[in-house]
Amino acid sequence: MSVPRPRDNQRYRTRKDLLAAAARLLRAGRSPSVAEVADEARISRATAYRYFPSRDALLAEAPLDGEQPTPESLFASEGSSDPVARLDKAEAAMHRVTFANATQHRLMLARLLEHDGRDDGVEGPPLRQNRRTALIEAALAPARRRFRPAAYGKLCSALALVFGTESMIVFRDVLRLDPDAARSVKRWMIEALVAAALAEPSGSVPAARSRRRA
Amino acid sequence: MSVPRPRDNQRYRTRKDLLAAAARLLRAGRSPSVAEVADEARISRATAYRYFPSRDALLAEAPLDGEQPTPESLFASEGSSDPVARLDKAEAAMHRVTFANATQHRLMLARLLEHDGRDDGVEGPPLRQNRRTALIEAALAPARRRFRPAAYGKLCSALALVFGTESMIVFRDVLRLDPDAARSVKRWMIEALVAAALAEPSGSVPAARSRRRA
DNA sequence: CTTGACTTGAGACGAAAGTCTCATTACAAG
DNA sequence: CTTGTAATGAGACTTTCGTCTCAAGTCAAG
Repeated sequence: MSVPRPRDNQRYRTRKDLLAAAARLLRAGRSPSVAEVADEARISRATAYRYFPSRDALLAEAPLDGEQPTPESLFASEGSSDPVARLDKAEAAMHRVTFANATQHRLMLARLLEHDGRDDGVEGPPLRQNRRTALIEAALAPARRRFRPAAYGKLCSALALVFGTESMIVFRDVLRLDPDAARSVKRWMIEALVAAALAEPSGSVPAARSRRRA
Repeated sequence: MSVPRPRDNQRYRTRKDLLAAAARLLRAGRSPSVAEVADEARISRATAYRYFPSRDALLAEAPLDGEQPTPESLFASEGSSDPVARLDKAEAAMHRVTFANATQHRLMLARLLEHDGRDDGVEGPPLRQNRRTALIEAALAPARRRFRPAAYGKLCSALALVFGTESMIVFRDVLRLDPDAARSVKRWMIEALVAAALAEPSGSVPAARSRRRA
């Protein structure tokens, strides 16, 4: 695959300029139309549509500010094995990227929601890459033996809700919290959930019934 | 407030017909334009815009299958004042509605996300009706005095994340949990968060440090 | 330089959102 | 029933999306 087609450089530069222009406008807080991005890139609107099938596809691929946190970059030089400290560090990194690119993340999520019903057989790029679970498991790895399996599973699921784009939506759009307040609530949730998971006496208690507190 | 304006019945019926038509089309799996909804309701497009400022506002208010839980319906005959039991009851109701109308909720959220950016200075109707906060506060009301103010605020924010459509997205689309597993994680989160809020000794303890357990 | 294939720009086009105006219809009070 | 007022219908208008065509520009090989 990846046969070198005739005029690759020309197409590469056009595509790059379009994405850079889109990123510039998104960074400025705008939600630009295709015409705006094309103008900003000094490229014809028709050409923009030759490279991206829709406005959403264009904006979704615009490069993000900051770097995407990866388990390696976060925990390479991390001495602590305290799950709360490690989770908090990971969440802080995701928080920064997510809130700095709020508009873009919102649009990406909207695009995914509109056709996730896997109705269309066309599967070019993997639509829903799940970065957060890897991050959470890496943060919990050193302390994993302190959790019962069932508690660990629930904790990971719960943290996946706290970490992603979706929590940004709730805190920002629904509750109208500012980023710092949102960050503070998430930190508090991490503490509470880890504490609960560590305190879990035995796995798989499905109903709220039949639990005995100390 | 609520002064009986001159021709209230007439306006009530048009509004009701518009929402019913929108619900009918949404239930049929369509993502209808304003013109389609207006035609389906046998009402002029201009009139539809007189009642709803945008297509999104119209579709967002279209009635869902099943009944939306309200504080009154949930807690009218509820004897318990245990916050966990009451929150769990409220969450169960929201869970049912949300998962039963998963497709419709996903589309509604997607449409809202597409231009929910607060770039437009217009701040008329919130466009984002926040039902969940009322539900949460009603569930916590009998036990409110047992929480410190700061803990109460964080708890409400955290629960807003657990309750809404967004958690359905994470559990269903990202983590691929089945509805029962999702429900179980949410119940576990409610217990953990309430316990943490009740244990909070004094407001605003930002770091994980300086906490003493009993 | 010439040539042919490929890319680009310009603009027309239809669909839909959203706003506006004006004539017509329907309600409700007298 | 008559009448003033409010609601409605019809349609023009602007903007954006997304598609399409055709002419002009550009690359690279011969």
